[in-house]
Amino acid sequence: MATVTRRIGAESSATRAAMLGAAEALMRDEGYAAVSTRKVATRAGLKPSLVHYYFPTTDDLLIAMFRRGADQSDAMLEAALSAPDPLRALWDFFADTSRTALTLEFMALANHRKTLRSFMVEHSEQMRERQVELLSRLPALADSPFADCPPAGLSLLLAGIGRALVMEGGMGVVGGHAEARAFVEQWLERLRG
Amino acid sequence: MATVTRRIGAESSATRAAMLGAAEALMRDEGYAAVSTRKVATRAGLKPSLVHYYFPTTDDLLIAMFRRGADQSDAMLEAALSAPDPLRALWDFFADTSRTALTLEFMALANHRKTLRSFMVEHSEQMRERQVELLSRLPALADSPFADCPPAGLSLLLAGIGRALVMEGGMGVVGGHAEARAFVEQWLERLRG
Amino acid sequence: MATVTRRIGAESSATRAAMLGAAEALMRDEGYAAVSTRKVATRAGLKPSLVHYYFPTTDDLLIAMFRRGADQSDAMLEAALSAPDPLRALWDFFADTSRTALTLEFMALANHRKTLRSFMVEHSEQMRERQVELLSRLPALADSPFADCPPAGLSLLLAGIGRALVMEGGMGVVGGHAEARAFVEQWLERLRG
Amino acid sequence: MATVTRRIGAESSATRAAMLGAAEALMRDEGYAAVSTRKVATRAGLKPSLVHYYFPTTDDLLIAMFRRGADQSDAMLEAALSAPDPLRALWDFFADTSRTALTLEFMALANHRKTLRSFMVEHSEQMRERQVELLSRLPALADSPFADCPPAGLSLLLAGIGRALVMEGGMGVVGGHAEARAFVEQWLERLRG
DNA sequence: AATGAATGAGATTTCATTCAT
DNA sequence: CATGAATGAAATCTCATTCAT
Repeated sequence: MATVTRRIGAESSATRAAMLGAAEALMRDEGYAAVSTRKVATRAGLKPSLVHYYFPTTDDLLIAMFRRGADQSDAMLEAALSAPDPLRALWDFFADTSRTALTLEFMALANHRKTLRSFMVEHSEQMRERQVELLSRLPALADSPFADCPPAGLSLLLAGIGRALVMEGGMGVVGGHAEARAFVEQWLERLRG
Repeated sequence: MATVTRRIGAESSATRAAMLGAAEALMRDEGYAAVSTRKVATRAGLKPSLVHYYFPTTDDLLIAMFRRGADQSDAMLEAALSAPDPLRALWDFFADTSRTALTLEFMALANHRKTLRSFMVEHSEQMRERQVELLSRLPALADSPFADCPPAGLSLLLAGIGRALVMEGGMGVVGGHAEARAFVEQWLERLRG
Repeated sequence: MATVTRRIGAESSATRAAMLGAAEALMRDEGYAAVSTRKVATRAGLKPSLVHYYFPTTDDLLIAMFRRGADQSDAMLEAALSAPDPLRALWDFFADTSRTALTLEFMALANHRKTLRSFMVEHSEQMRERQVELLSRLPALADSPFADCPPAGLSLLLAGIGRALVMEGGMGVVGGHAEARAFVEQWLERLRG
Repeated sequence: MATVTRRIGAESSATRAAMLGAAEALMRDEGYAAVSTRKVATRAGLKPSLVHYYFPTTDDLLIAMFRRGADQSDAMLEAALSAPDPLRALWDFFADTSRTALTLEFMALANHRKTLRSFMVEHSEQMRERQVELLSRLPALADSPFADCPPAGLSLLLAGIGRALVMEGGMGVVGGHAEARAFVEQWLERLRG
């Protein structure tokens, strides 16, 4: 720890954290296209030049943002793995509004930011594998209609349904939401180990 | 309906169609932030001023783009309603790759384009209602594990799963895809009828 | 003439001419690196945006500058061809301070502006050919010590000596200038046809 | 001479040499405008701050670069003075490609770097004087058509012709080059002492 | 119905320089 | 010796929009 080489904008820097926080808030509130040097600086109460000092290119900033979010997701997933009711914890993870809105923005961004896309794909695959571990440990699934679906497929189903609820909900679409949510809750209850 | 205001640049104009086509290609290839007066004009081989002539503001252009896509989706959905196997037709609609990249961009856009968002919400709700009609007509569902889930909820589930397959697939994520797809296919087969 | 398609920033535009004039003055006074949107606009009393309207990229501006200068050079060379004493006219052309300072800047620029370089090479070759025509018509050369040197070589010698006088003179170097100039003048006198 | 002020970053420093080398490579490859603190540091694998430590201002760096190049030129010229065929050695010096790209950049730079310009003028005058010494020792010149031209003038002629060959050659201009070169070679041969 | 001209704003990036340690 | 942090300025380019014709 003492001999770590200090790089520009060390992870520990409070300034750096402020920028990432501001960038995240901007992306959440106004969409990915709003993450610009100027706006990030203004929101963080800093000078635009300083943002470029820490993140020379916009790609650098976006990748750092993604990494920070990915770390948070990883931590939540790890917590779910050792939770008393892992399936519910996983579902809560998928249905979490705060992270999923950002995920959507990053997915839209991935279309035209190659470096970012490769990070995202790699992380998605890793998360899916971790979810497979979680789902494989649930004996109750064997007696359910989902017995036919391997854990990896189940992970995708839950992710898709959760994302749909969050994305549509964020926009203001309500039709079918209560019903879908109740249906999932019902199965979570039945499958509780 | 009879009092429709005549707008500049009639819907039938070939020039107008060329612009919308160019804008759609741009959004698909480079993301929503690339849909600008200049780029649309360049891509369509027209002058930037002409784009403003047809679409005074960027919002006007985006709304027209959304409307055109929505009309296509509506047509596909209507076709599904009278298809021999409506459930499969609905699923094919959800799993269709051609529209999904654009849908994602529009969802990201909706974050900071209020007028666009209201159009999108309204259209989503209308589509869900039409899907409810479709799903309500399927007696086979009563014997399935989805009997507990009202049609509106089922519509959301299928939409979410389909979107997840297309969105992740478009990025290059593959884990769990074959499994999830097989699981859905299996149920489509069982519920045919 | 009447049916010429008007392009952005038609050659006839006074605004365009003002920009090119300002850019030329800047390059002469402060070097090629001083030719920037802002400085050109300020010097011409116009807005920076307008410069980009006429010359979308800096390369476009530099190429237009070069073309204008090349046209002037061409005209001067044509005049020399029909001058009473063509050799002296050619030498005056080479020793002309106003053009040669710019030529130097463009040569330095050519190092890292590929498109510009190809224009310059092509133009240089054309000018040399025209000078060969001029020099081939001088019978007096046959009796001189330069009889051994073909016209193309002579063109290069004169160009190099003229450029050296102008370049060094512009910087403030004086050693050998009077002597070299006198030597050339002496031969011009002797070779006068 | 005995009271030379000790400056930061001794001339002998390897770090300093690395910076000057990087700066020279940059100027050669991308033009004088590319010689910036950052780029020099990056190219030398050092931190930008360190460049400022050694060369407080950009002028300091450019002057050091010029001095280093001037020292090399001086050494070449001294070698020519004691060469078996001094005239040919002088010509080889003028026609040497390695230094000329940089010379051109420095000449363009001199336009707006006053301190640099005075260094360059002083050095040019010194070099010309040294060349005069060399040329004064050649008795063969007396029988040539260049007898009328004092050594200082001859120095300028040769310098200009050599520079023209190198500069144009570097750009890709070829017309007249073989002819001019052959003509000079012929005279070098005739005047060989 | 169409277009050229003009403009203010802002995005991205690079820069030289200063300062504290 | 050496470096990280910070900053104001400027360069390049793109944009939406307005206006006059």
